[in-house]
Amino acid sequence: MSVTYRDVKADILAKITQGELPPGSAMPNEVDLAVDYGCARATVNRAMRELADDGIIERRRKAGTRVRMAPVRQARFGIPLVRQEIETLGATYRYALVARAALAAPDWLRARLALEPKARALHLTCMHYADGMPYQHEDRWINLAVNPDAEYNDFAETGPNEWLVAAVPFSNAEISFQAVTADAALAEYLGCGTGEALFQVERMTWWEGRAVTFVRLTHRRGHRMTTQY
Amino acid sequence: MSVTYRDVKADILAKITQGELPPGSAMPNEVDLAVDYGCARATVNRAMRELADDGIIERRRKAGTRVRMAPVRQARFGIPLVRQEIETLGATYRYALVARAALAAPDWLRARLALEPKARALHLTCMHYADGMPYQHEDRWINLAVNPDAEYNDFAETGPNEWLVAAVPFSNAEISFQAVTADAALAEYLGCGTGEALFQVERMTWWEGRAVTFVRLTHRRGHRMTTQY
DNA sequence: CAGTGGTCTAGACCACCAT
DNA sequence: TGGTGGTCTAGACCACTGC
Repeated sequence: MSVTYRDVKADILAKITQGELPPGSAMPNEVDLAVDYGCARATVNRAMRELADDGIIERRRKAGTRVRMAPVRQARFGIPLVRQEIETLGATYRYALVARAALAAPDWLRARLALEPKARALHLTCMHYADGMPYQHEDRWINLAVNPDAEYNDFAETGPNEWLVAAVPFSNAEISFQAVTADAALAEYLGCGTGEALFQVERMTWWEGRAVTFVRLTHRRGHRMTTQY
Repeated sequence: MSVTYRDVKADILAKITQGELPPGSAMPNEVDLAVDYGCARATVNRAMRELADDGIIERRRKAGTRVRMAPVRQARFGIPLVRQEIETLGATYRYALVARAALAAPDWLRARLALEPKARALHLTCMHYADGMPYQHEDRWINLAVNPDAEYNDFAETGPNEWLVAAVPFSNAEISFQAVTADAALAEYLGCGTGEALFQVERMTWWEGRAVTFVRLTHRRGHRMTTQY
């Protein structure tokens, strides 16, 4: 069996975690490493490229490769559909449409999504339940200029997120997390007290430079978002 | 100029975003694509592999490659050091140690970090200020069995996070986000009202299977964590 | 079983950039 | 300007897995 890029990557990573290659230290060049490991340079290259992508090492032409002083700590989060999220918990998912209205986009939304004046938008309010208990409150705006079909969908059975995923092939997005205080309305929807701290996700989605949708997802009391890295 | 893997990746991605390759559709195999694009199979392979890593397409031996039905939505978050985070904002950073005590690890911590009975830990409480205003409250526990040197550091000038980054070469971690309600102590430290909603990050760090540290970072009122993807 | 992706190789050219 | 990483090529073998 020949030496794989996984072997090389694991070995180098071990040398780093065990302090044999301390932060800031320079590493041999690819040609030398290839000789050491008895493999092709391309194999070393792939191992090193992945370590660089992972933020463990830093590479620069001519300057060579060094172990990062402070590893770039980054984490990947999956952004699940609510339905999947709930069903993964082993709970039964239920969706409910609370309100639906097509109207002129309010000023704050126009500003936030860079919509043209007089843009029309579809405003939806929905609830997602896990085993009958409130799980997530969804407050969504859909840009009707980009998604005219949305106006002919009543969203009574299926949530707008699932519809959008199917309708918009691929898109860029900005996501942000914050803590908010439950106002009277949210407290009632989510079955908690007014003033409770709730975890909220906001997401803006774009398709070929044009705003598709803006959504504010407020989770039930005590919700946590977790990941490993 | 030859065809680069970036060219191939961009072209395929364009075909997907423009609906030419709709979700769920099968794509040609690598050999055919290489002929189409007039490049080597390895070039196509790298383009496709990156698209798969990005969650755009799905690849299986023998079954071939298809555009994902629902793109795997995932986001990468940078986990910055507080100092960097604040200085990036253009503000002046200040650190203050509030409390420091070496003691037997409390039961909940032993359970959470899987520490041995009678494990000792260093408990630190710190504050981080941006332009003199409270920015983040840090409540940290360091496992003295793994980091005995920590006991001889008074952490008066430098925060434990910066020390740990330098002392522990590399590590695995679990991170979680949630919203919490400010109790009297937090409210006072962060200069907000009792009962306010605050954004909190918890992180557990491991080195070679052993717990290194547990930290609870509570941000000032209104803090947002944002990323693009 | 046979088609597809996963990976390695040996060699080559080139862009970048520290010195 | 020379060393280093970035990438492409053409060919090869193999692991996986749907048929």
